Amino acid sequence: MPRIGAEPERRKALIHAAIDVIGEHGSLDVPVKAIAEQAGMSSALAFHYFGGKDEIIVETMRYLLRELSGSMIAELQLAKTPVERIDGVIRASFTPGQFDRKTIAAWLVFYLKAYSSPPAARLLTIYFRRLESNLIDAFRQLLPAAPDDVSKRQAVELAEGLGALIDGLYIRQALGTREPDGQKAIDLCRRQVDAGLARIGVESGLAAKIEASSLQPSRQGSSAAGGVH
Amino acid sequence: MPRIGAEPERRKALIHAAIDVIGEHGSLDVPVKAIAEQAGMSSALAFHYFGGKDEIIVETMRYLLRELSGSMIAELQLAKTPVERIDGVIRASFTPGQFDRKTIAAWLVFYLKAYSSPPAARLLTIYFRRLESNLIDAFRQLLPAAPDDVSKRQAVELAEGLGALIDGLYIRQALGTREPDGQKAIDLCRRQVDAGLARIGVESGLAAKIEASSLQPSRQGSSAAGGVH
Amino acid sequence: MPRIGAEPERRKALIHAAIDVIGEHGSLDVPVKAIAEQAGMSSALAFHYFGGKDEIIVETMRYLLRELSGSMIAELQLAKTPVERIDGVIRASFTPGQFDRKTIAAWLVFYLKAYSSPPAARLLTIYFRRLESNLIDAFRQLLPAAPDDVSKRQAVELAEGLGALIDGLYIRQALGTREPDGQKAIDLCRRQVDAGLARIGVESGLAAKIEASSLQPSRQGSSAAGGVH
Amino acid sequence: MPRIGAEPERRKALIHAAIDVIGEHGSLDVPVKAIAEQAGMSSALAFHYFGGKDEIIVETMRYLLRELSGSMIAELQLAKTPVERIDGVIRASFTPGQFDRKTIAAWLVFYLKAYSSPPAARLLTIYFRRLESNLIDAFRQLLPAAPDDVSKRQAVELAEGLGALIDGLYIRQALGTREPDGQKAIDLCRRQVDAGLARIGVESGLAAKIEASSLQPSRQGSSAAGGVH
DNA sequence: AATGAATGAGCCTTCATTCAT
DNA sequence: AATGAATGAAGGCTCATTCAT
Repeated sequence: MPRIGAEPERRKALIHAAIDVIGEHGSLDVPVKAIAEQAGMSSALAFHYFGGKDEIIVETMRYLLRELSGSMIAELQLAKTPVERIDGVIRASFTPGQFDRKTIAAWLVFYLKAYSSPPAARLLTIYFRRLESNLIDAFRQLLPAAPDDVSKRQAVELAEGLGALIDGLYIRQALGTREPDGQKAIDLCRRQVDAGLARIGVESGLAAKIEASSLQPSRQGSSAAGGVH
Repeated sequence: MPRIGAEPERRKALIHAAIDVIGEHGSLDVPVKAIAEQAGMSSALAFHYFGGKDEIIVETMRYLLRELSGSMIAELQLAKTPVERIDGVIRASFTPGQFDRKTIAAWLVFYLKAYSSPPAARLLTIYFRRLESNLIDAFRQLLPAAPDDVSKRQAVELAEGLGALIDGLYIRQALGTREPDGQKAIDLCRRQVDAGLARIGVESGLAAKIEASSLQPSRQGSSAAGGVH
Repeated sequence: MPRIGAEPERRKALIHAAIDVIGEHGSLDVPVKAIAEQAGMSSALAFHYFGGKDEIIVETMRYLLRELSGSMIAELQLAKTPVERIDGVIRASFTPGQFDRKTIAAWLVFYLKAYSSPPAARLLTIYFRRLESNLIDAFRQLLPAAPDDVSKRQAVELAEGLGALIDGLYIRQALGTREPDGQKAIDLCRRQVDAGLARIGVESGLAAKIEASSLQPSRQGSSAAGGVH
Repeated sequence: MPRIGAEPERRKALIHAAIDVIGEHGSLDVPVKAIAEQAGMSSALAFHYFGGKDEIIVETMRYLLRELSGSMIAELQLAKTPVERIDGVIRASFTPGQFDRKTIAAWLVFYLKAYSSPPAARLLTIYFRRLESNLIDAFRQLLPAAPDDVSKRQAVELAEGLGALIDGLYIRQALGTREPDGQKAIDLCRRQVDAGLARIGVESGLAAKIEASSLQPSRQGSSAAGGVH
């Protein structure tokens, strides 16, 4: 059974197992043994590779952030206009791979971890700061001419609103037992952005995308992203 | 030391201590001893009054729901128009007493608890269902004439958007170390509702409230309510 | 509810409750609170009257010994012949009041307690020594003339055999769920004594009593003792 | 320190330690820690191997039953006549390995456990039923021709008498502090069986064995078996 | 007389972690 | 590389006992 040179796979397996088990249980209060078993190895080996439970958790967190960053970057690179960049952030947030029950629960768990763990807070802060500055920047380009501090404030408000909405859509999944519906979440975000921009006289054109997506079956993973591009 | 008739105070003290300690720690994985100490008693007494850790937690959850329900009901009773009802829900959500770091963290912890605990999920679901039906109802009265299913759908979308935004604003507090700013959150919600309604041709008049509140120092507890009424 | 001057009744109630609860549970590992509740009072009061759990237990033990001694003495006073004295011991051992499931279990529990508690051992030893000397004496009077040490040895053997048999019949009740049958136990003992004496050429006449008792319904408490006298 | 393949020895050590500690203390109310220490390991390891205190206790009980069964079967296989089978049961019951203070106390503790624990009761019942049917069968073969139900009843009575006597001899050990004398117990049983059989006209020949054993020093383990074979 | 209030001590159990193999 | 063996520390919970009322 012991394959040699398997360290990277072992680590990856453990991280995925950690997401599963933590997500399933809705807390970090999970035996390392449970994670190791889910990954098909002994807990001693998990310690061998990571050094401790904290490290497993931090690495898992890093992994989730990296994954989400990856989706985000990919979307942003394809985007040509500010609206497309905003829409990219929205779509990346609800990519099927990240928007399933267990992963969402793991996210929330890490969010909470940040309450009592400064390092965890730092990791999340860095990530969200980058995300937010991206959004602020995009919104700003869309706003009509105005004194700098005014348009800055408006852009921040819009970005904060969108960011909070995304987070809220994540947490809301905690209450349902069914698998979350990414497409519905995307549309909701688009609608809010569209409304927010319209309020200050900017036509986003996102309404068209919503309608396009509604014509498709709202099944995850297939149509959603595809139908949009 | 043993006073008589102490049970109610002791229970209340333990519940408040539980919110504190759980909120501080960002998880339910907290020694009962820590809660009891925070409440100024031995852990044995906590067990005496509650029977077990689970009961402490469930009662604490119930307490938070009751408190929030209370604020909500109070606001709704004062509201005369649909817009005021929506605004009441918003204001109640960010009432100073509930929107402080520890209470917020406790809320999120319970949200997560619902992931693995059906009873917890049930409690939350009941509460949120009631909240949402209130919002849906209010939005519906604001919508222009339209076939029933269309206006129903629109109202649901608006209610979901607002609900998610509120939750998102809660969770976002996890990242900052400063005390959350309820007024800012209220304004953000109002702005979104205003924009969302405007989008479908309804003028909410919430903008006026935002401006009114902005003129006041955004101190919690003083201006907020005052500026609104 | 608090009647005054009730100390003796309270103590008696606690002792009976202790027999019940200890017998029911088959061990001394029983909360004082359970005993007190069974006796209809708070555990604090039990401590007030007895000073501690150990005292409750010792007093309960003493009570059982006293009860059994009482039956024994009553039987022995009625006995005119050595055989009747032996038979009295047998009958007293299986008097309905002492030979019910809970009391038996309590007895065994105390027997075991003697393993680790010298005071308990002392109490039991005193009692059994007296019982045994009574039996030895009776047997000795029945034995035919023989050198002192021979007849002494034989009497001791017979007494030990009967004593062990009685104890064995007690413990055997532990396995059945039905209420123990005192009459059957009495007959078994009589039969053994009769056989043991016959072996050394003494006719006890106990066989007649066995037959007499067999003609009666072997119901506890009614016929058994009555039919014999 | 961790040797590999240690599980069987550890389990065995724990079971023996359990007999010791439970026997010493005369109750099941014994810290697992005490058992584990007696077995030379931490309590955590005891839990690791047995899963819980209950399992330790049940396994210990099973072990005692197995041991006693073993002695019994060995004796019965050597026996050629009914009298030898009866004597085998007697001798097996007082085999030195089983008839020492601690083991006896452990036995009684389990007897009591059966009072409140149906599974424990089941284990004991199965064992004793088998033992008794063996005795009944042997006695029956010794009885003179008689109507079936009469000889059946007589055999049952003799078997019950012997069974109860054995149990009684066990429990009587609780009162003395010295090590129990197996040979004396064996002789007492033999004498009773001999007398009981003689009563109904059957000569057992056990008297000869008693005398043979009396000539030997009544040391445990030496004479007993020797004088018999 | 009687009880609820209150706690320290102890037990069962789990778990992160280390180590020898 | 991989694991079973092993344990210290900690947490939930119970209970005997004391005390103020």
